[in-house]
Amino acid sequence: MSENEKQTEELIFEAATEVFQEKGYDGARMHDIAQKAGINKALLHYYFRTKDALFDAVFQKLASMLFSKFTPILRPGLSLDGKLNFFFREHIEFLKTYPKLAHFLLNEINRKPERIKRILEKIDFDHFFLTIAEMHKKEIEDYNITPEILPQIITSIAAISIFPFIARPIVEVALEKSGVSFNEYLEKRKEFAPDFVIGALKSRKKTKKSNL
Amino acid sequence: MSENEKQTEELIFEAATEVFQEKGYDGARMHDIAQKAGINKALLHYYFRTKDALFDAVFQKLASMLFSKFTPILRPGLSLDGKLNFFFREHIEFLKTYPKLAHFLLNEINRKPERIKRILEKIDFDHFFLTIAEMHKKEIEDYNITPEILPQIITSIAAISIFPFIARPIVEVALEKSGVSFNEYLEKRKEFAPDFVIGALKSRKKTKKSNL
DNA sequence: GTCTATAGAAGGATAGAC
DNA sequence: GTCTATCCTTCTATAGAC
Repeated sequence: MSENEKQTEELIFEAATEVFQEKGYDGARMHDIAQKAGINKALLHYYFRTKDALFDAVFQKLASMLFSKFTPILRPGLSLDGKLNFFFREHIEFLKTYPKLAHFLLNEINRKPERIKRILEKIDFDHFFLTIAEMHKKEIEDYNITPEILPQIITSIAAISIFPFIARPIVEVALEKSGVSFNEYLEKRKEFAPDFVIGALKSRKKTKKSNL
Repeated sequence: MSENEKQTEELIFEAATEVFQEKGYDGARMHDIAQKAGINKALLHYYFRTKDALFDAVFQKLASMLFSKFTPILRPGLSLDGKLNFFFREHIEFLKTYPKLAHFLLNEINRKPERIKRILEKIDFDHFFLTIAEMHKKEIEDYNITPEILPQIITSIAAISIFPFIARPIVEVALEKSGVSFNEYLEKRKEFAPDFVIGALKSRKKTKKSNL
């Protein structure tokens, strides 16, 4: 396990990360990965026995990268408002750095849904939700956030953050008319998104009261 | 062009539609399509010269199916509130009928972004937006919906409707804990989503006023 | 129009030299 | 550890009989 070996393995892994994100498992070619890494195909198999094994390594790494981005939200001392602002800012910025990541992961998860379990096992959803709930008892009551409605809200938040990156080519066409660049759109979104969600939540308060 | 030929072509097209949606272009096999259609590979090439040609036909069809679902919203006589309720109900119901459609289209659009242009050409976005704007001048002013913010809102609406179908395996894992089925979640979403969006929009009104 | 057989190319994987 | 050469399977596509 020399310095050099470490370097080559790293090189292959990075090349594979790019190619798999770009083309997906089915579209990726071992040849392309080798070329991008500046070595030849045989070496790929020397370090990672098969295409599957190489892919698994990449997928595992990228998945934990994305999901780990959700945990810092648990930091105490932030209001719900503050948490949402923090989340959208960080999450959108993160996805800007890895623009193909979300699409790649969702795609591969759909191709092999079993895969998701291995990943999600690592993440303690229960603990995550309970901590959030504990921290924001007041808002949950005020905004009438029932256990039934909670998944609706959470998936909406994720959707608002992630969707632009998955539908980027369409969004870009839509933006063309108004002369706004995709990047400007994203920067704007960092503040639009939390305001949008908070507005939606606050309106539940009124709706609830008017029901009584 | 006998009855029979028409039938076979139709048969192939339907089989291809299923397989391409399931596996994507790269993952789809002509062999599988032939088998599903109950014929053999040679016939595929007799009707549709190449895999590419067959794929294009399927893609074109599916894309216009999805996008055409947006236009009935232009029907006059509905309030903005009514439009949003109508849209989410119809759109989610439509995606329930074709659960792999959105994922398939977004995936292939990302693989070949040029493709989107051929499709979007057919759709007169300008006319669409202008008609909406004309119909709801009052709300646009009341809610302070600037040209800059409009794409933010529209992409959020699309995101809330489409995302669950793209991220279905993840959503299902998240729902497991609460014992809610994906279908129940979707039914609930038909009313949650428009309320959520309308709440968010209405809150812009207040924010604006408090800024003055 | 439909089939069987097969060509021809591409891609994953291994053998073996250095 | 890295390379060249090559095997073997898979897949698209075509030829040709019926």
